[in-house]
Amino acid sequence: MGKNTYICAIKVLKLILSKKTKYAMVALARLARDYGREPIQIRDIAESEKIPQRFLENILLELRKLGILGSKLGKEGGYFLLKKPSEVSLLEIVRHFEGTIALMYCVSEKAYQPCEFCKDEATCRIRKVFKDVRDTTYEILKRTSLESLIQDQPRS
Amino acid sequence: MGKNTYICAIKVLKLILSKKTKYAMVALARLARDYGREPIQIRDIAESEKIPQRFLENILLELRKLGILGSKLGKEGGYFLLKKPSEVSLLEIVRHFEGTIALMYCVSEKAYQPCEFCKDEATCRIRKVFKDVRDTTYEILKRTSLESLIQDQPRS
DNA sequence: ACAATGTCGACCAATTAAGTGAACAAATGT
DNA sequence: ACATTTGTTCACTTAATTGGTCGACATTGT
Repeated sequence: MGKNTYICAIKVLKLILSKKTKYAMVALARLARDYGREPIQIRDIAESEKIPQRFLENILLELRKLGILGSKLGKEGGYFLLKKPSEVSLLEIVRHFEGTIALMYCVSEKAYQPCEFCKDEATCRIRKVFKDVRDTTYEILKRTSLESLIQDQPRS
Repeated sequence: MGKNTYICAIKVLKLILSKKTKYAMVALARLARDYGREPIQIRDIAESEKIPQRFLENILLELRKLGILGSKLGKEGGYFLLKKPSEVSLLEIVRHFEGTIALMYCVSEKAYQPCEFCKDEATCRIRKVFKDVRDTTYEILKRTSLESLIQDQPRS
């Protein structure tokens, strides 16, 4: 068997969002659905959304440090949304967990680095294409809030 | 020093295109500029576009197997575009080297996999957002050909 | 024959993704 | 005071990918 032999294996693709980002979005949608109520425990979210609990702990912790979630220790403790669901956009979630939404550093706002190829970024055609892609992605994610994720969704 | 100590290190971000994809686009733009002429040698491209030569060999080989490039062995050999620059879109390049342009498997055409979370993909709100992102990315990359990359560009 | 060129397969180092585990800290009910 | 529940932190693991490099081989023109 060669080293590149795959048996029913799934190739992980680079552009695909990490599971961390997806878990974060799913967990936040759940917390948005219960916005204004009692804190929800990690175990609850892990079970109902099918997210590995220990992994989810890390993710919720990051979201708390980001200022999106609050937590309460002890019995009846748990996590809850600090901001209103309409005030949390997918843009900030994806950007935090992926670092940037751009496909090239030279069109990133958050992780900009000068291009290694082109002499002049202002006229570079490749850059212009991926700037367009970034800008439309930005607009779509910016206008999508947690609230718009939970409209007309069943309670669970 | 802890294991996670970074000194002036650059974090590699997942959504960023791989260097392979970028090198492929740059090399193809170069070959498009010289479309209809003699084959161009790997070394030439590597030097003028500043791409590691051994790495570029792999990339050009892949593009040949894809049917975009042709090659000629022996003295005066090299690579050349098989298709017209206007007939090669960035979409097929990115898709080949990244596997897909989608950010989630459930909205990918080339690498579709059912969603692990939602009960109904047709109504899933998260999916809808990333389907929008994919579709606009698709349109932009589809309409961008090698020809549009080299218009008004200096010869070297 | 020989030199220039592409072809192919194997190999490598560094990094990341996706978790797991264990010990600790804080709040609460009794 | 104490046990229990819950969150917090840091270190660790395993498998895979990225970004190359290397050496031998095949083909072509002169």
